[in-house]
Amino acid sequence: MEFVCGIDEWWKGVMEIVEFGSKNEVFMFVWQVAGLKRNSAYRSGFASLGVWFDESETRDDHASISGVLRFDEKRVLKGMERKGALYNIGSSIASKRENEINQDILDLKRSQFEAGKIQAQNDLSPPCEDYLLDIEFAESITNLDYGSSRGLLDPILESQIPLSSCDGTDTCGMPYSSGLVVQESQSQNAMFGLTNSELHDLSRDKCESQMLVEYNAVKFPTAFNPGDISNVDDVAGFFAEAASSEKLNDSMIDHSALTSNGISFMSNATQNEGQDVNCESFDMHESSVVSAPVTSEAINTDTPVTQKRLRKPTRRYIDESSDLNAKRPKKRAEVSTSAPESKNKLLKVGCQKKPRAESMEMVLFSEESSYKAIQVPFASLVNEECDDWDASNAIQVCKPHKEEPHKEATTVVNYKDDVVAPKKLDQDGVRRKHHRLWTVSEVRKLIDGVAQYGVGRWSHIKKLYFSSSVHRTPVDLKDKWRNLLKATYLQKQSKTTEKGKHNLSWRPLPKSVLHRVSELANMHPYPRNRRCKSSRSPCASSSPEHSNSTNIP
DNA sequence: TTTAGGG
DNA sequence: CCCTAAA
Repeated sequence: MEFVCGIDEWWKGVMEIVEFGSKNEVFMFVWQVAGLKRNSAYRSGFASLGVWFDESETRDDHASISGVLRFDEKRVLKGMERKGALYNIGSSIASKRENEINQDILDLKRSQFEAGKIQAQNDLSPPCEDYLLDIEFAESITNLDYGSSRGLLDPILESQIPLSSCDGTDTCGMPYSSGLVVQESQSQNAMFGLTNSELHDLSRDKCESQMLVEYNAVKFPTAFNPGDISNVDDVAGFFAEAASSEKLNDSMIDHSALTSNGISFMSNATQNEGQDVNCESFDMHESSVVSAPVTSEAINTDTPVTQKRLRKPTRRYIDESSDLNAKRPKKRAEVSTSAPESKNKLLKVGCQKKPRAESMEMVLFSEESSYKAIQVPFASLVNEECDDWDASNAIQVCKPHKEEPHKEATTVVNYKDDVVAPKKLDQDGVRRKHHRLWTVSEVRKLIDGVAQYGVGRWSHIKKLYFSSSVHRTPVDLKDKWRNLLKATYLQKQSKTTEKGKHNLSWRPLPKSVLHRVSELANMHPYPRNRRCKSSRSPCASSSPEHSNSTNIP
């Protein structure tokens, strides 16, 4: 989270985050930031599903807030205009003329969004604070099968999309044909030969279904401040407010559907049957962009983009991200814990339900991992019902909700294999839980939990500190704690004994961590000697005599 | 259901 | 991580 906090220009943040992980996360994130930041207007920037709704602060007041609404109306056209320099931010992308204004037109054909919905979950995620605490959103995203989402959001780091037929005329291939067009032009929009404002008019007058938002060197006022989150805990209200305040019809927004913590987007392209439809091809990163090829062919053929998109996540990534699929510790066997296999045709990702607290997970691998350029399928959040869903054309992310085990049966997750680790099958053919290494941050959380609740209250710790980590069960916490104690013990031993040094087979943990464990071990003797369960950290004082390493197995 | 512990 | 007894 700190990640974003320190960023003044939100797109800059995007860049960096993208580089950090996946564009998808970024977008979602930006969206959040925007939403949270601005609780009364979309002014600063609004991005979702790769469609940006931005308004220049300089143009501000009247601007296209309507765009947002129209988006919900499933009509989107977006134009962006910004300083070229911005393209350079945070990446290896080279030259972008600093003072030139680039226009990016995002054109989403209406038809492609006909099925698009902006929906909110009724049962959503945790308060925003949770996002901050457990930034594991990516986990939820990776749950997607993004075979269908190719071109939906091209990871920013991906290489440039062929400009193909974009010759500055309206033959660019797709104004309204499919997907999105991000196009660069100087003072004019090459695609239409119109100025941006003209485009705007055009979009309004003639292409009512579309929206164009002008974008101009918007700066996100200040660093993202978590404190702002509290100001906007109701996204629905946020939307509604904007809608009404702008005197726009609320026709497109299903206010009732909007809930406090999330919005689901579903894009369902109807034109390219059975194809990966690029609802959006969004490339902010490449220096000059571009008209994103909109035809599915364009995307599918030999563009590095495609290849990348199809590539499976790395093993490690899978490890970290498979939570989403993981449900109940014991039942989750069927739903693979592996990352989505890029099965092209399998576009539907089941709607998995998860407890609220786990629904909006963000993972910013900030500590133990560096997942540069790892792509995450863009998540279009979709409601749990997954109804009216054209699996062949859309990607779908179901924002999980309440856990309903039986739903799992209907989950269409069809991950071909567990790339990650062939899981052993026991006699019953039940797969073992995938082994997940504990990250340092997880360990820290565990330690914090123990510090707060004391040893033995694993469920509480789980709820408080691992609410977003589906794969960590209270039992896991317990086991881990046990192992930590062991580790500290062994560490001490290795300090004193030479022999111990040879036993350093465990993963290195920061000394600080081990030290804390050690302290807590003293404060909270391992359950064996534990007494009072009900009070907080009861044993610290009640049975200090146990406080020594002897508790360690 | 949750914990503690053994494997 | 799994399994299970015990609470």
